Amino acid sequence: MTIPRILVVDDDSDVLDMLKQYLVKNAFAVHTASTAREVETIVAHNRIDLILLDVMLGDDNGFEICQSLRKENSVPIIMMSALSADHHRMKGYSSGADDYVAKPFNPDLLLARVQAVVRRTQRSASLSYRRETKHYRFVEWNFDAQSGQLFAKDGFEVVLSRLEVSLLKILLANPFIPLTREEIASVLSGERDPLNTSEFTEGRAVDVLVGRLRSKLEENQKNPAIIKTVRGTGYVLSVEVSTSDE
Amino acid sequence: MTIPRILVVDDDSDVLDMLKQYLVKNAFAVHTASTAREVETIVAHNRIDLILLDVMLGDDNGFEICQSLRKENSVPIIMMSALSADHHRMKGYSSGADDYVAKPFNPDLLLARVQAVVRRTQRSASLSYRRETKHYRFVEWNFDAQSGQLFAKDGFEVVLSRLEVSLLKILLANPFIPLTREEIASVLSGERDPLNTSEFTEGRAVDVLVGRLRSKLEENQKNPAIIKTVRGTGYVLSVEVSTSDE
DNA sequence: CTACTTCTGTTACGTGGTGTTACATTGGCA
DNA sequence: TGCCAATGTAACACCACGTAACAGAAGTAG
Repeated sequence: MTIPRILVVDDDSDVLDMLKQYLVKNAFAVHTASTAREVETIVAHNRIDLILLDVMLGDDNGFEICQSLRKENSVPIIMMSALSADHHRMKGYSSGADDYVAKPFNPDLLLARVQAVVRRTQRSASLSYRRETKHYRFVEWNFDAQSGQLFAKDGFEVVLSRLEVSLLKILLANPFIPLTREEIASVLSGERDPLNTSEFTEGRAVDVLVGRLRSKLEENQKNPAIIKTVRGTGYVLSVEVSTSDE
Repeated sequence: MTIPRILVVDDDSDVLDMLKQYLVKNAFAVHTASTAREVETIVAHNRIDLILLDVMLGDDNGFEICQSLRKENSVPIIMMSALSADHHRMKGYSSGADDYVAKPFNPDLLLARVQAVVRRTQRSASLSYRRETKHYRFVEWNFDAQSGQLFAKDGFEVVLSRLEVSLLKILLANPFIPLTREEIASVLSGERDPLNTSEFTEGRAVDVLVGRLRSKLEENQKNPAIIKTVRGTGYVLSVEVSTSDE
């Protein structure tokens, strides 16, 4: 399950801190920035799900930032501004914002709007809240996530290693959603050692792991390519999955 | 790009008419409804891109309509209401609305929000991975967009690369409509990396890609020139296409 | 403790997809 | 016809990815 990543852009550090704390408390991952340049670098190097953008940014003009982001990027943007007149709102929308919130705002209302936008963009992902389900059924397989065993219908069976189980669970929890190597790596390294989420994202461990899992899945069946590669990004599970609690 | 279809739900016929005229004037296709039942039937039988939903619907409760639509459907919903207090807004968002507009509203502002939502959903729709495998039938080919395989009637078969698949899908989605290199490039670069829609419209990548796709299409068949060049503009697919889901 | 097995990260190499470049070809227009 | 811009395309280079092989780490039995 992926935590929504939000970039908050404001040059009032009080508002910035308040928003950050508030959002983090509500289970978002938050980056902050206060200049146009920072925004660009962060957006270029991170996967951001939503940008909260203050229009009044010192020298930089929020509308222009919004427009230039729109040219290159499809990240949803919610504009925040002290300017609440209709023509300001319209300028916000026309420069590419997905929503426009006037300051001062009710934080709970802002949260509701944030969630509406995130929900919209991740609607297909909204099914992926992690359940404590132990059994998955996909294609020809029956997967017991606890023992790490895979049973094929014809009685053939495969045993997966711990990391292979984790990987398969991540994929099964997010069918049809491309996962980056970083996402996979962070979850895996988190499972390995909850406190040390260090990088093992450098090397090609994920690739190798995916390869191993693939070969096990395809060992018996002539399974179609269940795990697909998304070039430049990562991997997707492209199978309908049904989970069953017992 | 297709014309956005909007369903306006209100039981005040004056507002309904006004909105309808106003939206149609701005290049939307508009359905109207004033009861929950009408909404259901229209949504069930039409492709609707956005619903404008008044909360106060005689007997029917707009919030409930919104929630039940949400269960079955992912159509974006903008709520309209005379209730402008924050807790009403939040109720709207939490029942699944994508936006909430208080009456009386500035029609131009509403239009801006409508466009923002449509823009957002079209964006994510074009980026989201489709669950259904689409099969296209055109000329002698049968095209499985998911596996990237093309099957000719005589059993001959070709495998397309990912970008070739994307290109073909774009063309198939817009038969007889000349597409500029920029249009093609923007879609392709979006599919490449949903978050990094950088320009790769500079060079002649599109030309080369079209060439490669052409050669694959013509490899077996003496297919007529399916992809035609529009000099000074771009390319057109000049074939009637039928799509079939399964 | 040691010996053995299994797991997992790294390295290195092969392969294929994709953008660029350079040159050939075509089409339009004077 | 001759010129020029637009397009077709072969060849090249690069980079992402698959994967075999190796080695260290972690576990297990004795």
